[in-house]
Amino acid sequence: MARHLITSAIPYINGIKHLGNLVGSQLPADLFARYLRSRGHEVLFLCATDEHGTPAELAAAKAGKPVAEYCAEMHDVQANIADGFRLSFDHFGRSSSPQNHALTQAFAGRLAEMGLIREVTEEQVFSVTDGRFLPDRYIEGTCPNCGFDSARGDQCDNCTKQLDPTDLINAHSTISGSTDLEVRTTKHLYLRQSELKGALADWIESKKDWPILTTSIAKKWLNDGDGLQDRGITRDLDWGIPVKNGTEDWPGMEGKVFYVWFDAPIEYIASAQEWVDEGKGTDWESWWRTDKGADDVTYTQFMGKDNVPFHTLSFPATIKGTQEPWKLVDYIKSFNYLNYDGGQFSTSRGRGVFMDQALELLPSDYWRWWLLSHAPETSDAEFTWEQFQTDTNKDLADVLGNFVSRITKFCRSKFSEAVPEGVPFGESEEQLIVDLTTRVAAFEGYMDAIEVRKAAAELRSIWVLGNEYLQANAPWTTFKTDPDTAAMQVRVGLNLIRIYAILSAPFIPDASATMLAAMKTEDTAWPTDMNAALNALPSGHAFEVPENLFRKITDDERAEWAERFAGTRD
RNA sequence: GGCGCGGUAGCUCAGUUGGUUAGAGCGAUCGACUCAUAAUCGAUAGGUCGGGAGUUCAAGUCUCCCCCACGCCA
Repeated sequence: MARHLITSAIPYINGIKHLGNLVGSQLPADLFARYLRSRGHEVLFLCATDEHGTPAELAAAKAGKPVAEYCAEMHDVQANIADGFRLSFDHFGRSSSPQNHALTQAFAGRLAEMGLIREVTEEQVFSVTDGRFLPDRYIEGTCPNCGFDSARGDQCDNCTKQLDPTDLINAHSTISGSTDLEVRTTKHLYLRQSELKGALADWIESKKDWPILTTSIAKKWLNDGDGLQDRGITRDLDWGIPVKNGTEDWPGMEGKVFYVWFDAPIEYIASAQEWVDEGKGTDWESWWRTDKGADDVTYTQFMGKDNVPFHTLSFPATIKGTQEPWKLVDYIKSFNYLNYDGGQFSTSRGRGVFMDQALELLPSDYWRWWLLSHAPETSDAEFTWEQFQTDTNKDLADVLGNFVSRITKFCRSKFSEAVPEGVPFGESEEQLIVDLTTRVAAFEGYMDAIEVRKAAAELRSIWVLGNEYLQANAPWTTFKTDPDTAAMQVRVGLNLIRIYAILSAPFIPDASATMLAAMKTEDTAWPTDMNAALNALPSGHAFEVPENLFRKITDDERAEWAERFAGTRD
């Protein structure tokens, strides 16, 4: 038994995520966590909402609510949806938690102590009307170069010329529209990441088994141009973690907060503290401090490719810079994007399916199965309704669901709602055991390596073995001349249902639970000995015929959904 | 413009360090079966592996050039 720490990239508090976000981090992380638990390992699976920053403030203002209240509500919304998708977090925390406040301030203090923080005085645009400093992207005006009237503070989208906010003609805040802007001097803290470049490069270089996607992005940021740059870790905002040097005030930093990308990954650690403080666990340090038991922990992070630089460089720089025994990530599993029907998912255009909408259409298992079996591991992947319909109908309803249906109903009709006895196993069963053993070993290999698509394909092949067995041995024919042999064959089929429930649980937990309930068993031991596993439900063991596990998606539904989620095109 | 991931059967995708007739699932066609959710099982057809040049006894797999899509950066 090993100890596994698993984190999923933490979703931003603002709004509900779409299926591409889901399959890029939380869902595969959940798959891995569930699998490792099934194998008997000790798992701590953490996630949280990322709550700070300007977008949260603006979203709250738009909703007419104080930002703290808005975040609390949206956290509950996201937690409920996560629950709806059966994401089995041990704790779903909040980056705004008191624990993260204290920890983030402690990290900053320690980094300052190590000489890795420097103060930088810079000029920024301040909107008097809005009462806040404006990030470049919240400033628009007319481009002095081409006359485009919606040039942003950092760049003109029309002529692509790089701009300084002060270059803009008639510059105004995109928040209020106000033109009452001033340039003010402000002071910020920078993390001297450049000092850590060598250590980070060595560390990345040592990760030979990481996905190419992960290391190539990291190396690009390390080496491009002038190399890894120092990074501002503070902002002039109200909503965030107040800048402090540990527990002490930080002279000159009054009224400022840490930058969201500084405190967000620290929430991975703080989330474990929340987990303990809420009574769900004990001893978070045994997961996060290598001097307090975490040296035997394997830590795996899941994220979309856009998050890779922060997890391969920024956060490790924070950790390494302290020279304290914090647990560093061992493996980063990153994902490409899921496209929606030939284009991108788009929140603003209402294009694509969002997590809450998905659950209104179909139970989570349908989405989990399709998304995981098409996870964008090697390149961007494509969601189409046609594919979703044919795949889920075939895999879930026909191959798995119908298998359960045919064997349970046949047994009820020819024998009873109990496992029949029959003769001992023969050649066909010995061969089935060999085939199952081989395929399950392959499945385990893919799951251990987090090869999500291949694991899904292997699992499907294992389901098919059951149908092949029934087809080849035809108990419905055998029954006419040799009911005892037919009884044994049915016994095999019923035991396969239990085995399938266990193997499939990480992908389709609800269907798995239904299968186990139908077989009236709580024995979920992983099938390491296939002969024993095929005898786990003994003759005489009662079961019941379940409702159909999966229904089919009709052509009408597919057409309706495709229309409904197409969004407004340009 | 620079960089990155890709471009393999109608569709979605696999193809380890270059090595026998390029694979899977779906879809299509044919057949078997009739226990089951008009389900299942089997067989067959389908590819000049984006284009071109090169290295090699041998290239989807390495090198160079070009084209296309997506993404990141400037």
